[in-house]
Amino acid sequence: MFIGEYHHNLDEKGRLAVPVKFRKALLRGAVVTRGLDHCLFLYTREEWAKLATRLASLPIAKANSRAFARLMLAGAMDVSLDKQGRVVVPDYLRGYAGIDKKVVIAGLFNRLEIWDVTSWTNYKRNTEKTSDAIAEALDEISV
Amino acid sequence: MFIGEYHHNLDEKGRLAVPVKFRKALLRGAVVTRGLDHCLFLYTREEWAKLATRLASLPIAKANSRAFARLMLAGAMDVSLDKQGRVVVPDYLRGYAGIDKKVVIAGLFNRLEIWDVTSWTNYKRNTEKTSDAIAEALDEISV
DNA sequence: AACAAAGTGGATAAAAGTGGGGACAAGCTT
DNA sequence: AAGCTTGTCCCCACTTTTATCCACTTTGTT
Repeated sequence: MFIGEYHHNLDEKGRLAVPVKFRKALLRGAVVTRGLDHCLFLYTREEWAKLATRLASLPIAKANSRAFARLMLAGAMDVSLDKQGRVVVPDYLRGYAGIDKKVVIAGLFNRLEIWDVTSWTNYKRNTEKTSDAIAEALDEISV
Repeated sequence: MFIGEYHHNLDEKGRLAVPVKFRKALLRGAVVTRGLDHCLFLYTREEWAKLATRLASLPIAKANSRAFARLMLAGAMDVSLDKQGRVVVPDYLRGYAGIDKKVVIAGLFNRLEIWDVTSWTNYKRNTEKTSDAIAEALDEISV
């Protein structure tokens, strides 16, 4: 289970050190892809396989389905850890997420999220202000 | 499974280098054809056979079905990899997709898509704006 | 202070993509 | 039928990108 928030840096080659706690789970391979809210999602290979199958079964005739499949499937890239526990984040994904150097890696149960640190800060500022309202709207989540 | 986004160039002979990761799956032959949203679809021979059968069974009485079948069936062309792992994209398909030199090759599970880089950029700009709305609409996917 | 652990940076070797030359075959033209 | 043109395929050479390895810095801990 992935939880927590980590601040790391990409080097000039686009390499990103994965927090040690998460490495073991990703040894067998991982997939990065475009996520929602302009961050990146990183899944274990197993989790990704499940998701990809569902994406692939969307009706090809619907424009919205094609767009979403292109966002996530065509956005996805196999990555693996090097001996230092890093992954290479492809160019086009760095562009999508507005990532330059400073990033935040956040654990979200079955996936990691990779954010540009500025986007992350802004997003948090906006949601913390409205968190009570958000909670009200999510009344189906009975905690 | 085809995934990822690759930026490649056609040379003057219309040859396009297929990303290495995809070559093995295409060794036994491939089919390129007209796709939706003015890109090209590229299938393995096996996938194409399945698709062609489904296309052929569309109700001939419906104008939409006829148009769709003509788009994909009549547009299709057998291709194979040369020793450098390239395919030749036929002239009429380059015209259809507005392809000149710079193209994007996108993996979409059971097919590759070949886009002119400008069309791809425009398409993404349009869909990313609405991606959140799309995702909400597709909540049955439960990512 | 020494040590270990985690993260960061750079050099080198291998692989992938690109471009062009030339051989061969098929099809026209004269 | 000979010669020309066209297109296809293969080969070789070059450039750029990627992967791998090694070494350093920082942080926190004993």
